[in-house]
Amino acid sequence: MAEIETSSTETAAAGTVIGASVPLTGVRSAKKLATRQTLLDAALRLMEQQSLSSLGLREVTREAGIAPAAFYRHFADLGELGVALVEESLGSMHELIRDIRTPDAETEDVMRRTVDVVVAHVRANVPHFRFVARERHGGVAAVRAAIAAQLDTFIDELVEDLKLQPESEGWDSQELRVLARLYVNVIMLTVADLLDSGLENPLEEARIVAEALTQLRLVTVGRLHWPTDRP
Amino acid sequence: MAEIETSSTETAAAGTVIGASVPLTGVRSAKKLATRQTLLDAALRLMEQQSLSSLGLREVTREAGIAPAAFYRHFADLGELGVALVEESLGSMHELIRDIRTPDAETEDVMRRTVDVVVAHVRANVPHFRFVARERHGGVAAVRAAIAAQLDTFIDELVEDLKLQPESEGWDSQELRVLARLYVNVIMLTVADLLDSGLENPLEEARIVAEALTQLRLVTVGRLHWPTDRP
DNA sequence: CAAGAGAGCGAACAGTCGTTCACCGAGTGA
DNA sequence: TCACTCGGTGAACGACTGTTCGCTCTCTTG
Repeated sequence: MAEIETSSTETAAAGTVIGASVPLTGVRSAKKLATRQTLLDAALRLMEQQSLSSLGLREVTREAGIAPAAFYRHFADLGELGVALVEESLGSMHELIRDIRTPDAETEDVMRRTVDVVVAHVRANVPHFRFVARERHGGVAAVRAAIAAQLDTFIDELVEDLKLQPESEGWDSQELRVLARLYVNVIMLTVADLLDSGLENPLEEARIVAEALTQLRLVTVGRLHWPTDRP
Repeated sequence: MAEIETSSTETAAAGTVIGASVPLTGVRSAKKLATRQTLLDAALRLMEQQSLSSLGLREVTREAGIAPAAFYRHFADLGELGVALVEESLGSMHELIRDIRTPDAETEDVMRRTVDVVVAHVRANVPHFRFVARERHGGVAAVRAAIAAQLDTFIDELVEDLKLQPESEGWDSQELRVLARLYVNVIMLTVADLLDSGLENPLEEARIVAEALTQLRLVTVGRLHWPTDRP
């Protein structure tokens, strides 16, 4: 349910990807999308223990059960595959979070539900998020840029939400962006913490989730008591 | 002045490093430490554009002007070299920050000075901090653990400081740790932001520094207005 | 001063790598 | 039905990888 759909046309049609050419119907292109997905899955599986830049093209095709030369029918290089994985990993979260943001809810409830949804989504897609956490500051510039762009979109959406709240009186868009970036960063760091020490240890998971909520509340309390009467 | 001293005995004597054997004096071991340092510098230079796990042993020795076989006189593998680099990068910051923490200063002043010192230290040691930012969630487990241990030490020190403040009444050590982790994470993310979009663009740098200060203040205000009258 | 220790070297090892090429055969459109 | 498009194949390419070995030559120790 919360799992990332791995063969959506949305993913395939995104950006200037080499594969996923014009025709969207037919057995031909369906097969192509399938092997493209096989490559993405194989890469993701291998990256549970290593990073994108240490991945080999042959390694990926071997894991996928495909000839090395066939790789080039889908991606120009591994960096391009990485960008596609970013889309697949973070693209699916937008609608997911959009459902949470009921406009008249208490901030406390929104935070709690956001954390719950994110944790569930991470649990259902561990390799995807491990990839994002690892490559956010990783060695491949194109992938870093793609992740930053996705996070910026999340921040934009959060800013729009915050603007609608009465507590935002006296805050301009720039200040709200600073606040939103802090929220998003807290959540991303929580995800990273969960991934490398939390998921199979229920006690640790509870601790990490509780810590995330406390930190989000800390920021929220700071926001509510922010001195808006500045010159 | 703020530059990381690259040939201190402290670094060499740390941990169970293969190189840096027992004798601390003599021309012999001095030469050894020098080439060890050459290896560390070469690796750091190469990692400005790539990550540790994509680094090759021969690549490093070539950059250092040393035969590949000589590498093993100093490190068992590149992961061990990475751990040594973590020590060199973050070990030097402890004393640096210790100087800031004058016990009777205003929180606002402490934050401002901390940010200034960190930014200056980052500017003076760009490759070191790029390495830390990249490998904090990178693909080499030993390096990740070493960085986490160093950050934990920073958090410990910060908790001790916070304990001494009158504003911490009603906070137990666990809660203070949550707060301290948030502070440290904000600073680490600021460092990462500076590194990949700030350092050569003065306007961006100013924006990032200002954002960091705002976020730190946000957390501090939240701390001051935290509801301590919980059951 | 002689014997030993050890840092660094050069060569060789068996693999793996990314990329290219001509070619096959199944799905496609007239 | 027939020509054609195109995803996938297998072989081959030169280059590069981590690791080992015995050797040299300098510093260290008795």
